[in-house]
Amino acid sequence: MQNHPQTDGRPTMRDVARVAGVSLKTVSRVVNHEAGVRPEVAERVRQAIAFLGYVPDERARNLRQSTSRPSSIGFAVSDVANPFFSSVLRGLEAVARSHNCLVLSASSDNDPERQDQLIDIFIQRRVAGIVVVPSSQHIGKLIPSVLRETPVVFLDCELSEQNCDIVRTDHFGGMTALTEHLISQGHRDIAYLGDNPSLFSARLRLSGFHDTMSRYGFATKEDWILTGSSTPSHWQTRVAGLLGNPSGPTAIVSAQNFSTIGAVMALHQLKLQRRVALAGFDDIPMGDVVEPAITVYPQIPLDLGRRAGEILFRRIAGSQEPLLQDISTSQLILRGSGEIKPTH
Amino acid sequence: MQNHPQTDGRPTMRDVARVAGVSLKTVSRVVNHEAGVRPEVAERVRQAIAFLGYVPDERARNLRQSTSRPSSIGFAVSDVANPFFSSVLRGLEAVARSHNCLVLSASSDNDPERQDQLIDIFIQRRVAGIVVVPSSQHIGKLIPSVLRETPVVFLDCELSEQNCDIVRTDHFGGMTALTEHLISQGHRDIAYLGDNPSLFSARLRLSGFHDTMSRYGFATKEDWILTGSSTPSHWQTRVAGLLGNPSGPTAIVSAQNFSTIGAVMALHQLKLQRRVALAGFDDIPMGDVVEPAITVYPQIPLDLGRRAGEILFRRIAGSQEPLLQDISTSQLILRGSGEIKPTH
DNA sequence: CTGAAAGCGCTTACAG
DNA sequence: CTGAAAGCGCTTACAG
Repeated sequence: MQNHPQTDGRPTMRDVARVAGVSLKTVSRVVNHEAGVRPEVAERVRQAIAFLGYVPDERARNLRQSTSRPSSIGFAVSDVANPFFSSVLRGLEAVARSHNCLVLSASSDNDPERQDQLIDIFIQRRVAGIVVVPSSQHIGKLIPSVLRETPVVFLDCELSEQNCDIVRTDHFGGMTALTEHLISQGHRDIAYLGDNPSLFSARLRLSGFHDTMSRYGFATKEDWILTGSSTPSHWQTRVAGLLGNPSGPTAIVSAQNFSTIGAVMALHQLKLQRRVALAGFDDIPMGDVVEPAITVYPQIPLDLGRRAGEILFRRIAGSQEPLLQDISTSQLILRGSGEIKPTH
Repeated sequence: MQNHPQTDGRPTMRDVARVAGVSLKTVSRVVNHEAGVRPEVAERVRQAIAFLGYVPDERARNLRQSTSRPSSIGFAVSDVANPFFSSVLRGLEAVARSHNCLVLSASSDNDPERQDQLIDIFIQRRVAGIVVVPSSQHIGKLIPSVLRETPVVFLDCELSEQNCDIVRTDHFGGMTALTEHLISQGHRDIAYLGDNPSLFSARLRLSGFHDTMSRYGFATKEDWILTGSSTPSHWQTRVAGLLGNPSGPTAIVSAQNFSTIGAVMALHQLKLQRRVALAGFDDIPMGDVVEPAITVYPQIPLDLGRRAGEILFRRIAGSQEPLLQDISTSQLILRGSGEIKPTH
């Protein structure tokens, strides 16, 4: 094929110029809608483009005009298949799109080495910016000497001494709202189910609980603070044990997904689902379908992704605003399980 | 900063060459681990690289060696936040990673125009290949004159006259398995809930049902074939209506998610969850937690993504094997709801 | 309104 | 073992 000298068969701007009988620069003008091309000439160029099926090569374009507009951003996360993170990605995508950017998404499986590798790969590709949900506080390559001018936004991690913007859920405030809600329904004997406090988010949620209880002058029993189980059925067993005691709690506040599901299972198992109140941090699948439906403080991952994207693109555009710690809040969804009144 | 002449502050290979006192080509050799550099020289280059914090520019690299290895693939889908599709993405990512590729993911919201735009953008970036879940059979830009040598794999769509590889779930076989299972439990009065038959997958599932029933010589009543509702609660109403009749079906086969959830709700509402059998196509959230747990034929989106990635990279590598229609099958998960025996 | 030259940061193909 | 030249497909900065 004489018209397509390239190995991959695609015509170049040079081919278009030849067919249209103009210079490279004129083709470039037409492609970029620059003014100052005689209409007839422009038309001739457009015809040549259509005839050859020419599509400009963004890579080449970007190489020369690297200072100008961004084209890709990177998103490094433990697992995009996790619905929470895929919603974050969707929010990011939406913002990227409004800047004519695409998102390179990559999962690290919480492997710090893979995370470092991903950051390197992103830098090699000269992404305009990076959003990262760091694996267990691992900083690794996320340092100024590697990043240089490439902006990074951290998602849902602890504010460290790093100089970076952070977007996260309001763990403390959300748990405060949940606890206050149960208290407002008359409860004071409240059990707490949560993640292992090695996670900063788990610590923030737990302190939201402690703080609220003590602010109201209620005691928190150590036996009623359960942490660290990892499957719904394990949670079910522990919660059933807790509720088996007649002087058990009148309400349960659950700080995460799996413990909420386990609590639902335990309550149904003991037929206590209409006697013991339950309120959970983070919505659960079918949370509005079970009986009674579950009162929750939802996280809004789409919003987290959008916020992260917005600050990222402001940095890309050169914003020198002070480092941001952007906290996404939401509203309790009252569905029934959290509005059960205490029975003893 | 004299060492960093670029606007974005990153040193180039030229800078490294200058600092190390060697030629461009020698730096290139060290960076690419090519043989034939004296160890001391190589060491000097490495020091310069470390000193300057040099990171090679993949874009430039790719421009010259465009014929060689791929660097990105594109994934166009209606919504990456949909857990089904985010799992597909994860499977794709895994395959891409083994080829040192990254995935550009983009959502189209089922907007045919946006899908066309995405294909254009992918082509402009010269992705090595594209995986697309087409919006309602929209072909648009997915045509040879635009695609040229860029391979495309379609996900979960009808085999059209297009020359393309397709990977999809075994809709017909899955529904056949579900129906046969209910029949094997003694049912013959089986109701069917499904998507609108405008979707090819809905048609395939429905014909799996019809085909199986007639193969066993059982009638399918038109009144028991419900299609087209879009929310669980709408399904709940319709299923409750169906079951209100004493001569109703003894079993329900549900062809999709929302109808399965609606059926669960209706069965619980009427306290029939242990009397009427239920089996569903596609797993549902909490499907193993409700009572009784739901028997399903699961789809395995991670597997779909992996298969799509595998054929895509074979095409990228130049495979001329015949067009593939790759059908991902799975096994029934018997959890209880589908093993209820008929009561009349 | 149009174009020739130089350059983006690398690699390829060659020469020494 | 090492390097000078040309080129990837575009844009930038000028000149006419």
